[in-house]
Amino acid sequence: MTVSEPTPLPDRSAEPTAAADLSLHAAEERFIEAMGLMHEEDRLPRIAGRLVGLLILSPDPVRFDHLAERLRVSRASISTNTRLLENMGVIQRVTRPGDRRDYFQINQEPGLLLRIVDRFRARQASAEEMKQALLPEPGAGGIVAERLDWFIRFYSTLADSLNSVLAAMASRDGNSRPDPA
Amino acid sequence: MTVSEPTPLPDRSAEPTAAADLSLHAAEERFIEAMGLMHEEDRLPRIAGRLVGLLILSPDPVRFDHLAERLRVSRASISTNTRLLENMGVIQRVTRPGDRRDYFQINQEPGLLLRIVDRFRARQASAEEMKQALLPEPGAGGIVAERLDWFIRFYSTLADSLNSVLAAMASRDGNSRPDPA
DNA sequence: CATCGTGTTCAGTCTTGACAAAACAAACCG
DNA sequence: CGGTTTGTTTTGTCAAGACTGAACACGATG
Repeated sequence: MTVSEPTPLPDRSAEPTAAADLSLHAAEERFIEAMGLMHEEDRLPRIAGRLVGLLILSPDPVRFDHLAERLRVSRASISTNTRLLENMGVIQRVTRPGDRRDYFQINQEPGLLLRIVDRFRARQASAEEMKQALLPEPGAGGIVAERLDWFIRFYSTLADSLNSVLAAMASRDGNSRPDPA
Repeated sequence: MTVSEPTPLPDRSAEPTAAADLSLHAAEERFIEAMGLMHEEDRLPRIAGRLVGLLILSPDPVRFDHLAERLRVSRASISTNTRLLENMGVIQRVTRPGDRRDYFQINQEPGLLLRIVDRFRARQASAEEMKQALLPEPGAGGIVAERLDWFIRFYSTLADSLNSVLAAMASRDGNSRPDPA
């Protein structure tokens, strides 16, 4: 219960100046909304994206009902979307002994990014299947085959490099998450 | 006018066996539908994706009305979506002297891919803005700053490598498009 | 000029999915 | 037991946008 109750903000106490705090608040708002938009592009509900944004900016786990207040959406939406993100491994639900309420924090997200890799791999695979079906053709090696090759090469290279970026970053900050995946 | 008129298929004449042709046809169908789904993920109309798929598989430019027949959608949809793709630089409208009709062919697509790069850059930028706003804070260097750094680094690295892939592939097959972009 | 061929635009339908309010479930508390 | 707190599920509403048929524009052609 020591956590901020009345303030709608994640209450970083001991703020330097009121002005700085205000602009910070505005920036947070923008960031959160931007995250909402981004995730909408990735076919996730906007609220889920805002949730991610808010949790990125929150050093400590945030209470369920604070999420609803802060984002000004219904508890129903929070419930739905937190569970969605939880299942995707993007956020984590944490509880505290002697506290019935649920808190949420962000996972050092591999979840969202692995999704992207999967999409790329799927595209590569789809083109590869087509290429295979094309093979028995006599005039293979035609422009169609070339295009498919291009497509395949592009997406496989892309997925590979994405993977290696992920790996590099994981090894760099090492071990923050045990990550049961 | 030498191009296939009556057949709904892109009529690669001199097919090896009827069986092979059939499975090829099925594979094409699957590929086209898959492209439809993929592009839907990227917030483009499904028909636009199918269009891309069909044009990838078509060695020669395809007539406007053949597109409608083959995909079994209205001519209105073809009109809308071809123009959309044309504006994005994904396909190209070609005409022939003495022929009133419009034909379409795929561009060795940088268009679609540049879109992805842009999205990544936007995400990076958004996190950078947030990081800036965070700077005047006393307790900067906290976990929030770390997360933002991670985010920034990830997307910038990703966009960079994507760009270099694009460049590599462009130089490899060299010069297929003058590309006024 | 009437008509046809070709592509575009407009107006309406239909689907999809996000979101919220309310009913619900379950754990706790008196 | 009632009543409260906390989160979930269900049900309905609403908006966005894809797609279509029909009207339209406009050049070609007899």
